[in-house]
Amino acid sequence: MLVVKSAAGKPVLPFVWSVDGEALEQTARELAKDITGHGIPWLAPGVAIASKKHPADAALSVPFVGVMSATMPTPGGSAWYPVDVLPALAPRQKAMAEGALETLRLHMDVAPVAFRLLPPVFTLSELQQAYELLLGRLLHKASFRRALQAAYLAEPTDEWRSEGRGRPAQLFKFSPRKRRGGHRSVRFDLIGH
Amino acid sequence: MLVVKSAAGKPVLPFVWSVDGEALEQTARELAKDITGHGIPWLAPGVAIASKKHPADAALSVPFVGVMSATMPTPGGSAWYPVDVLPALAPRQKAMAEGALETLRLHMDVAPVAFRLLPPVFTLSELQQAYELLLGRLLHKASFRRALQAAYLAEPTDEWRSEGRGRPAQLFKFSPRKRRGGHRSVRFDLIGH
DNA sequence: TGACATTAGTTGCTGCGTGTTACTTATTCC
DNA sequence: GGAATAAGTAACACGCAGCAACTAATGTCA
Repeated sequence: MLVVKSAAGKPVLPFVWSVDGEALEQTARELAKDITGHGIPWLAPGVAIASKKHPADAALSVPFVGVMSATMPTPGGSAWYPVDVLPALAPRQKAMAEGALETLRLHMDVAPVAFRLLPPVFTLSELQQAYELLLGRLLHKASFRRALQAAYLAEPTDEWRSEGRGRPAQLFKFSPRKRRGGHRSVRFDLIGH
Repeated sequence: MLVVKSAAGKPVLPFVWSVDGEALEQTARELAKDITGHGIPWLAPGVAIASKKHPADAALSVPFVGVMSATMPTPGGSAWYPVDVLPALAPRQKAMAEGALETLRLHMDVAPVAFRLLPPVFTLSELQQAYELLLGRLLHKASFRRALQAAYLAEPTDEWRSEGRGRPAQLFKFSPRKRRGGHRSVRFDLIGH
């Protein structure tokens, strides 16, 4: 999760004050681009919150959840955190951070979000770990690969990468080729450990 | 969908103007109770919207989706509409009404929402129709009943109801008895026609 | 150098559950 | 009494998740 520093040096989630009548999603996209320097490949609206204390007494906060590759450089003052080890946030921001993950997991099987977390070329183990991170639970290796292959979502390349110890892994790339007759989606919600 | 009449006589979704800092969900519950006279058995937050024209130029609208039995009497000026035959609403309200159904369908397999649409005692055909309404697609009869039985969600009673022509249907009641070891949820998203 | 640990990747089997088809049962309408 | 209608059930095949066991390729360490 991308966390920036406030003027007082406290860790806060990226935000902007609302501009009356402006489209919310467009505002969120611009905020992301301003901070990271890149467009967001995937974005989903969160659940508005008015309870819990806000540092500047804002009446209402409208969160958005975006996903992008954390391999991109982080501008000054900001840093990527693992979602299970977040820094101390204000109460309302903490609630939004937790809600964001919930929102993300609700939308999981709708879009191939996990690919957005990875560089253009990746190993299947990395892809599986991305899914496990987003889903919040472990997946079965064989089932994961079978389902993935059946959905024609990833395409093998000729390259192999040696990751230190163990057998080198084949590199794959995202290839969402549409199959006529409606390509079968991957039911990751069915695959368990 | 419950639609009320504005002061000008136009059909509008039930709403209240925000009270600064008040908990949003609690506000929604109170609104529902004020209008229908009953508490809402099920409620979910929707996606806030600031775009589209609002009749009184409100900057932001925060929708909630509730579910209750439409067999209850409707107070003066309000009426239940089928979700596929809605009256003419203001642009933003129309967007919210469509978004509400989407939100509802996203949460479908999380909670047994369909039971909340029905009276305490119902036939399996009625329950299946409720699910089909909420999911927006047809379900297979045999598969539906098998999955339902496997989840131990409904319990048969001794009563039977004759609905005009055809064989009388056995009446069931909602019985969410927790089975130790995690009762299997119904995968309605897998059941098709 | 050779045994071991580690990670990637595959394969065959089993069982569960959906989809299909066809059937039985019970009621109303004509 | 027969046709129409709707509820409810049973048998079967197929797809696919879960499991376990396997092969393959690399690094580590004695």
